[in-house]
Amino acid sequence: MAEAQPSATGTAARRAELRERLLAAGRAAIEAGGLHSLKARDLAAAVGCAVGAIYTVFADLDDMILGIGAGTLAQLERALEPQQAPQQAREEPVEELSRLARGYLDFARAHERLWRALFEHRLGGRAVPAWFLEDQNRLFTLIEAPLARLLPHEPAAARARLARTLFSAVHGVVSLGLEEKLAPTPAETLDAELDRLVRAVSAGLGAQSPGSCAGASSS
Amino acid sequence: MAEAQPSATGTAARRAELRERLLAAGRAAIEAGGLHSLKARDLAAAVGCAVGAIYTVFADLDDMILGIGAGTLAQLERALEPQQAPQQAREEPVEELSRLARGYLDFARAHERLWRALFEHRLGGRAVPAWFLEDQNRLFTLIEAPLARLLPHEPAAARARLARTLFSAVHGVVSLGLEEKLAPTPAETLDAELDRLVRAVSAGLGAQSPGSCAGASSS
DNA sequence: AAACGACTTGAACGCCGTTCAGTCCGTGCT
DNA sequence: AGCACGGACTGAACGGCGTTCAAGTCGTTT
Repeated sequence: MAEAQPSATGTAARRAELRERLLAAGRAAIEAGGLHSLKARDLAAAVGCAVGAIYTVFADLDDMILGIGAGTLAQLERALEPQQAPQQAREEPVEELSRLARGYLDFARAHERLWRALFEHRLGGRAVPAWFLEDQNRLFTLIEAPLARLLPHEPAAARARLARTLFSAVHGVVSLGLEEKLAPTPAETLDAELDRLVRAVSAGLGAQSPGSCAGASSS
Repeated sequence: MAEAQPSATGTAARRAELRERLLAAGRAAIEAGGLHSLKARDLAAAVGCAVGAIYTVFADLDDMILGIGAGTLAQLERALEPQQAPQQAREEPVEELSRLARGYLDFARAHERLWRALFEHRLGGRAVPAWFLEDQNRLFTLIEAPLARLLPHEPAAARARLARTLFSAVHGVVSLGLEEKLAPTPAETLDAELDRLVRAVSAGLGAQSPGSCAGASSS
């Protein structure tokens, strides 16, 4: 049982390091040319190993793409989380929702190909790993917090559904807005449209719930 | 000049018929197994021609996918258009927007793989054909009509942008709602969430524009 | 020193989209 | 009628892909 050795040159450690280097090379490949330019031979050449070595740390390339996606999700979460120091944001839930949407748009712009790979990737029949779903749910939780303040009388389950719906709507606007297949939207226009949508939904949701009449006037 | 002959067995007519049969076979392949199961050899076998014949009517498979997409867009347009007989829908723009969103969801459900192929397909650097963009714009026009009644004081250009944004939002909810990568939403829940979103946005937009206070109360 | 087993390798396999030299056949001229 | 021509069609072949696995390598144990 030599595995107790925490030495840096253990067999398991070498595999872990190879895994990380492959993930980095894969991220670089996707950033450079999109998901479809992820090639096993290129990866092997980039990290200086044999093609077969890839399959000692990943079941196949799909598995590797999932691993890259996990990293992207973590990065996205970090980009959306931190802004909790100034407590003024806590006052207006709408402002926080708007900030989250804007953060999502900025992230997608900054890492478009990596971000797109999260959704382009179709897994062929296999079930999604549980940890991947959990990573997604953490994102929805970020939305649920301001939503809870916006709709305090809403049941928690309904709010969870609503958080997903809201995310999906924002994702749609960002996804098609950055798409080149539709005539592409100018940057500031997209910013404004996304913000308008978020504020409209927020106002509309507030009006739906109790008798309140969308009290938060703009500016 | 034998081309003036409208005979059914002209050379050009044969090519046109081959094109149609290939498109039909391609649609069938996508419906059976998704975009990635569109194989040149399978197509050739299905229509009983040589693989090379495919490239006499399409530049490559991407070109063919674009052709299939055109058919899907036309089908989608037909599915969303017709409901103009009863004039009661003309009264409430919100109801028409809701109907359009629901129609989009139903279409996506009924032809999920064909519909997904519209967006999954990345064209490698080539520009989108103009007719494809026009087909898309016709869809947005369907949204602009009720929007014009909902926001009569909005400039036309802003309404056009808004129509795109609205479509994108609905598309996002449908796309991620039907996705299996997120824990899939039950059918009725998705129906309800989409409807809730559309009504919330409509109410919120109405509240943004003039001083009106989302007058259309539900039920 | 010898034998073993775990790890790594890269040539080979099957499948893919795409091409193009060769073949075939409808057509128009003599 | 015979003939030569040119475009339409064929399918074997090409380069490239993800994935596999017999063979080789090397550290460890006996």
